[in-house]
Amino acid sequence: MTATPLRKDAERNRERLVRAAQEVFAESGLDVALEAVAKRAGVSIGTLYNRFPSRADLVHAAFADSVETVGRLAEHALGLDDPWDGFVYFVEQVSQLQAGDRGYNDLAGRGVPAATPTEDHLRGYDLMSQIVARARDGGRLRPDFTLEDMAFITWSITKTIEATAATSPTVWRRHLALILDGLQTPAAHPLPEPPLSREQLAAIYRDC
Amino acid sequence: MTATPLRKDAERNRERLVRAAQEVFAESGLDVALEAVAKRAGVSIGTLYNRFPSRADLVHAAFADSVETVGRLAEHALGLDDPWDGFVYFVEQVSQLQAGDRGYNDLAGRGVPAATPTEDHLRGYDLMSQIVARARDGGRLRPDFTLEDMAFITWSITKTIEATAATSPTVWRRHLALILDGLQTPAAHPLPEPPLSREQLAAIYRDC
DNA sequence: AGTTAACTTGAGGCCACCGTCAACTTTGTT
DNA sequence: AACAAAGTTGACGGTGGCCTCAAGTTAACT
Repeated sequence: MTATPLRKDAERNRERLVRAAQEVFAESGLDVALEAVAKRAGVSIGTLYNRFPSRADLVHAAFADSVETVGRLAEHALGLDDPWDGFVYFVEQVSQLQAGDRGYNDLAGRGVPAATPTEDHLRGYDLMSQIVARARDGGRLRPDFTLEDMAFITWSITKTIEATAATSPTVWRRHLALILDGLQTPAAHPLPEPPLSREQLAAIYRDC
Repeated sequence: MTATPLRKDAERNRERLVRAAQEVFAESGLDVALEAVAKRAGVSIGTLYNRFPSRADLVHAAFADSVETVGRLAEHALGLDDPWDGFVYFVEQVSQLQAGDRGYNDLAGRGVPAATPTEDHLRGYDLMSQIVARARDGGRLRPDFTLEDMAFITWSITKTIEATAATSPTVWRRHLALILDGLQTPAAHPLPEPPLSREQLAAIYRDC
């Protein structure tokens, strides 16, 4: 399973590339020219392609940390006493992550270009399920809200951050507050459409 | 003010181009290659640039109808007895417009590339002001909701439509229902951030 | 110190879109 | 019918990003 270990210089270049990618993606989003990443890493474009044959591979490596961070946030959320507070905490923290990293914001809005879901992703999925279920059972999150509906929140915040980051880097908090007010049981009116199925959502994130 | 009238053949080509642009933008969004529009119009790329020196000019011409439609929707909304119903009607109808036209959806999310606001736009702005103010005064729309907050709704729906159009072309209605539940007075909790100012919002839409 | 396999390099071919312009065609006017 | 002005055409040069690969360099093992 594990491939041959990299030569020392190759390993060093790999690390440089990942760090450069993190910086450049954070500043300019997921669609930057890969030349920019290579340049920042002080390495030729050929080396980049050597190490990361596709853009998705690089994205994947660059955001491993973020994925792990989200996992920790989710665990912390589940550790909070109040289920609703946990839910709000999680959504707020992830949004803040998006607000601070244009690349991660893109990622949240589109999914990884061609990802085979990793173990970490599946764990994240599972934890989110729990956060939603617990908040719903606690009674404050409306009973008709599903895990798949979380995508609506993500997309909303993604787009608002995209639009307002330059002008007003904190208004997304106002938007989020408006959203959260619609998710509480006392606010709920019957919904006109069924939620996305798990498969539909997977398909959406699969097709970039 | 009015420029020299176009020659007969030029006028005919202009119309073909506008219709072609409407179709192509609707199918493929605002970023299609302009060659595609010229081809659909049965006209050379040179002619397109002749008539519409910048992409923004073409977009502008292609969506004049839609802008007018929105105006009529707004007036109809104001004609409804219940202020809240009027507000909901307007938001739903505009969303439906977005759902049916990828180009208009893009436009709603970004604004016209480099638009000098036209008379129609200003009128639309004014009517929307009234719709919001009336719904707020009617008591059902939360009192802290401003005209500028409408952008949050637009951005949310824009992104959801973008993501789900291929998979589930009507789920946006579910998302919208969740949003609307957060906008009603009984649901309101204090908001953590002030709204965007009119100038900030203008700046956002100006910079494409 | 020598050998080889691993790694790096960057120029160069490819592609897709942009926007221009000199040569040609059409309109409509006298 | 002849002419000037208006309009059309599409090949062309420019830009920018993608990805490759033959030639050169370096690590690591004997």
